[in-house]
Formats: sequence, C-alpha cells, structure tokens
Amino acid sequence: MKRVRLLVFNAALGVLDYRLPEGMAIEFGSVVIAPLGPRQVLGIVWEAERLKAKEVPDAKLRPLLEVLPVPPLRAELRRLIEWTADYYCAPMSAVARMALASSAALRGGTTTTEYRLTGEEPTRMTPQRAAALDALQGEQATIRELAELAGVSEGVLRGMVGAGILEPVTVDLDRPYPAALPDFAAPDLNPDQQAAADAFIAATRGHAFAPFLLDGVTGSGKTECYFEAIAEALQLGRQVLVLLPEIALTENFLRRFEHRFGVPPVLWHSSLKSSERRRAWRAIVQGQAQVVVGARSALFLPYANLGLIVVDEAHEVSFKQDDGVRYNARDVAVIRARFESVPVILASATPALESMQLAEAGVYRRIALPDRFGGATLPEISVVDLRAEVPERGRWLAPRLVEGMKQRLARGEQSLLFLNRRGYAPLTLCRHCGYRFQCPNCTAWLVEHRFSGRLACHHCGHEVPVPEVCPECGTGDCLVACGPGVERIADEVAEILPEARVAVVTSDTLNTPEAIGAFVAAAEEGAIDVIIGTQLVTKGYHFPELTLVGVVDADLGLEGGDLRAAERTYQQVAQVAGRAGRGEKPGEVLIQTRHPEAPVIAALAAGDRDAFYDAEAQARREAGAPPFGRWAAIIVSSEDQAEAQMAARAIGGTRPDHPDIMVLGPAPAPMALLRGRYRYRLLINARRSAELQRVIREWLDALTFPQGVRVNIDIDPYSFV
DNA sequence: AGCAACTAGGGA
DNA sequence: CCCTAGTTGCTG
Repeated sequence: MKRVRLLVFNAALGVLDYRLPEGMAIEFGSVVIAPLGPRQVLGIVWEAERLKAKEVPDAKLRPLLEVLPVPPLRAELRRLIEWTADYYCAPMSAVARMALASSAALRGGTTTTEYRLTGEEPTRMTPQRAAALDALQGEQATIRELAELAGVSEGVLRGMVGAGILEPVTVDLDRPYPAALPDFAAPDLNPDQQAAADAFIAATRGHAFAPFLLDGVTGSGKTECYFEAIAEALQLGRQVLVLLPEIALTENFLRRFEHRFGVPPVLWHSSLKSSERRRAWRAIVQGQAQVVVGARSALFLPYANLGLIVVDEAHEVSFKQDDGVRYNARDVAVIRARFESVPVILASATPALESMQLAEAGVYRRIALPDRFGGATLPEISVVDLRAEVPERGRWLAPRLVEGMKQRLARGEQSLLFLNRRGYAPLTLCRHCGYRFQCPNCTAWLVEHRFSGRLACHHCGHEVPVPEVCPECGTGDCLVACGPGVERIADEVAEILPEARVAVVTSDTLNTPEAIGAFVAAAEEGAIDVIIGTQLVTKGYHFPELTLVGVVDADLGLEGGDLRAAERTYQQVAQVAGRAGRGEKPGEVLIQTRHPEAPVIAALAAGDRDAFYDAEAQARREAGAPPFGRWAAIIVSSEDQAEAQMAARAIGGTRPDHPDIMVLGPAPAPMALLRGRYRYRLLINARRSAELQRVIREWLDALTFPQGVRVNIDIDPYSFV
C-alpha cells in the first residue's frame, strides 16, 4: 500500500497521511482532494521526511479522491513555503494558500459566465433595480461581484437577468495574454544606467542567485535599468515578477511598461475580479504570463519558470503584511530568488537600513545611480522652523511656504503639499462639554471627512454622519476640529490662493484607476496648480512643472514609539522632495518642523544621506534594533478584556530564561482596543545569533488558551500598534 | 479550522 | 416538550 503525506488546507490539522488509490498518478507538489470526516479538503502532496505527522496505522488511512488538473507545485516553491512558515511562525497551510490564491482556477473549466447591462429598461422598476442600473454601468462581472458592487442582493440581479436587463457573457479563461516585445522601444540610457543594465542583463543570463541593491536618487531612471533585465528574461523565455508596494503606483508604471514593451504586463492584486484572477493564475502556472506586476501577494504564485524578480520601492513598509501570515515581501523575495537561482533587484532611492547593511557586508551588490536623468538637478531643501516662522492663527502653512506657493502660481508652476493625514481633522470635540468622538471598536479618535460629511475610524471602518448636536450634552453647532488633515489644508489654500486649482490626492479621492488617470492627465497638462496629498503622492509621479514641495508637518512621523520612525520620516520626506524639479526648472523643498535640530531633519536639510544612515545605524546598534539585533512581538487579543489579560500574563509568566533574549511586557498594546478586540503585547528583543523563532515556538507550544483568545506572532515587526 | 453531535436552559 | 445557544469532540 502506498502512503501519501499531505499538507492539508486546514490550519489546525496541518499534515495528514492518506492512501494512494490504484492507478492514481501523483508526484510531490500535486494538488489533490482528500476526504476529511464527512467533508473534502484540498491538499498538496509533500515529501514525507520534510513534514512531521502523528503516527497513524495503515488501516486508518483513507484513499485520496482526486488529483486536480494543475501542474504540481515545484520543489523550489515547496521549499519557499516551508521557509516562510518556519521563519514567520505561521501555519504552512496558510502560506500554501497564498500560492493557490485562486481556488476556483484549480477546478477544470476554461470558461466562466459574467453579466453586463443590456441597455434594456426594466418594465417594472424597484429601488434595488434603479440602484443596480446606476452602479453597474460599464461593469462586467459575476453575479456575486455585481451584487457586491451595486449593494443589492444576488436575487435582485437574477431577476434582472430573467427580465433581460442583464445578459450573460461567456469569458474564456485561457485566452492568452499578448506577447511582450523585448525590442519594442529602444531605451535611451545614460552611462550609469547602461552600466547598471549591463550588470542586470549578465545576471539574468547567468540564471544564478544574485541579489542587487539598485540605489538611485529620485528621478535617476531606475525603472529603465531593470526594464533591460526584463527584456533579457523575455529573450530567454523566462518569467519576471515585479513587486510594487501600492496598486496606486501601477497607473504610471503600466504606461511606462507598455511604452517599452508594447503591451501591458499581467496584473496581480487583491481587487482583481474572480475571472481576471483565474485567468492570471492559469497563465502564471502555464508560463504564458511573461511579466507579472503585482502587490506582495504575487510573490507566492506558482510561476512555471521564473527568471528574475524585481522589488521596486523596496524600502516601502507596505511590503510587510500585518495580518494573517505576517511576512515581509521584500525579504521573502530575496529568499525566493535564492531557491529559484535567479537574480533579484531591490530598487529604491531611500533603501532600508537593513538593505544598506547587507550591501555594505557584500551580501547584496550595490549599484548606484547618483545623478538625475536628463541633466535635471536635485531640489534645494530648506527647513521652516515653525517656532520662529509661525503660521497665522488657525492656519498651518508658514508665511515662507505661502509666499513660495504664490510665486509658483504667478509663474504658472505647480506646488505640492504633503501631509500624511487623510480627512479634515484627526480629532473632533465639543466646545461646550469637551466630548471627544472616539471609535467604539478601537483606541482611536474618529476622523472628520468633510467631503463625505462623516466621522470615520481609519482602523476598523466604523463610520457615522457628523451629528448636528453634541451626542453628550446636546448643544448645537458646537463641534471643533482639532489639528490638520489634507482636506483642511485644501480649505486653507482656497483662502490664500482663491484662484488656484487644487487637487486633493488621498486613497479616498483616488480610489480607481480612472480617477488616478484623470488626476495624472490634469496635472501633466497644467490644469492643477496645487496638489495636496498623503503618502500617495510621495512617489512614482513625474510632473515637469512641479517646482515647490512643502512638507506640512515633518514631525508627524516622529511621534509615537515606532522603532523605524526616523527612517520612515527620512524616506517619506526624501521621496516627496524628489517630486520637485524633475523637468528643466530647478525645484525647492520647504520642510515645516518644530524640531529642526532632530538628526533626521538636519540630515534632510543638509542633503547628507550618509549622515542620516550613520546616525540611524548608531542609534539602532545601541538599541539592539534591526539589523544589529532582532525584534518579535506576541500579540494576545480577545473580545473579553480579562481573558486577554490573563492569557498575556500566562505567556509572560513562562518567559524563557535565555541570555540572548529579553522579553518586555505584557502590556496593553498601544491600540489597546482594535476592531472590538482587547489587545496585550509582549515585545522580544534578541541578539542576531539567538534562535528566536525556535524559542518562541517552544515557549507558546507549552501553553493552551481559551478559544476566544488569539495569539499572534510577529517576527521582524514594522507596526508597533 | 470547520462541522456535527451533544447538552443545558428557557419558554409555552 | 421543543427550540436554541453554547460546548465538546473529531477529522488520516
């Protein structure tokens, strides 16, 4: 009898043994359906010696039911799944799930049915039908997705199909993506870029692990360099994965890609429609998808023959996933490149300190682009000390910044104001009784959004309309906004520059590819004078007439005990500064701060990057922080506060006694209440040599918790809330 | 985890 | 006595 070991898609069970039925052909990595009690479960055939399972006699084994008609997961990907689960203390099944991201694609069927409006008017109109007609213009998707989109039930839409208002469309999931052309548009590279491109091309041809840090100032043309490596991979018939931090970046990226290769790349992100996801997944496993551009979740897909990985804006914190499997896509990308024996390029104008250290240690090959492309110069940066140059009462922009904006407007140039705070004001209170609007589910204030007239929690999505009267004391017209958000800055700009055309750019206002496209077009043709935005505007854009950047509050990121606060401030300000002076006209940057003496502000003002990295490295070395030491967090949460606290104390009470590991806490997490769950946190600081993960696993495995309690492990945490 | 079988308690 | 909500046990 043949025994088969399966990684089953069930986090609690993990690994189970089955019997191989006569005549069923499997290999390691095959995706199979197995019986589990009265149900069926998805599993992946694994090397038995690599997965521990409970000993079970032959007689108890049940036969596998079916092998799914998809290529088996290759050994390289199986090793990556093992590594990721081990490193991040996550269940292997949860990691494997990311590889099989489209469970629908596993099942045969090469077509699917979507629906769209016929243009027929309903003979019987209902409010639901009217809402659907309004919301579904130009949309085509499955009934379920359309129902979600229109905010009506699926039944309403089925009725509309019956009435001929919606019509079915058969979608071919296996239609190939158009071929990218490596020679479509010849690049125009300067000598530095050419040298970088040559190194990447040679490494791509070499088909061996080769990690690069492409360290180029903003506007130096990093993308064009790695495009040449992509062209080489295309010539060799290998697939390329390009990871981007935010999907908002892709609009700009897609245009450049299409300009270079003649066709758009294959996109992968969380908001793909199910048919797009199935089509992309199938093309990826079959090797037909040549270049995949995606968010971090594209990292675990089962590429048939990967030849190159690029992580653009590699310093971005959004590469760290903060729920489910808490992995860092930038780090796992390097591991995947190692297992796949391919080059990996980490591109950034402001690399993470960890990446800089690895380059210095010779682990990464650093390739520098020190100059802007096309002779453009880096902007002049100066500091506005808000204690000396005070904005008018109730305003947030200092006179010097206002003056600079007036000059730009008079010259027909553009200004950009950066403030990393969505909405109108971060806190709203009652002038009469002092009541503060707080989220009922989180330790957070509700943020007023004037555009939508609502108070919103930025952590859980809780929303209420702005009330007429104070809910506490009943006084009318008594609410005061405290502090600035981008909407409030927009009001201020409208007062000082009434004739200026203003665009507010946040995830609230630019949430569709169409909206982003419209904004970019308007900014490029000079139809916008002042751009006010959150981190969305810090990178990726190239507006030649943009010559002034104002950082409204550089101190914002320095507040709150985040270990990487200084680095993140440096990166954000340097990136947004990089938007200025990209054309022929030189740029100017004004940084508003109350702490001009802070090392990070001083380094920014002096344009002295090395000084910042040296000071930050020194501070991290002293704190035992990454990359010199390691951190991990254990977060205990429950809907019941006492239960969470008890569980956290139980963990704290059995802390390991280890010379290289120090445990802090438990303490209430900074976000002590998040999405209705009470949270306690332990922080673990360890020397690099310590076997941190093994110690944590053995520590927690010895404990049991009530079922309402969740215990999450965060290795190399980025978020400390 | 996800589900079915089981049990305790409240209302008619 | 029935219904429901919460609890326990099991999966190869």
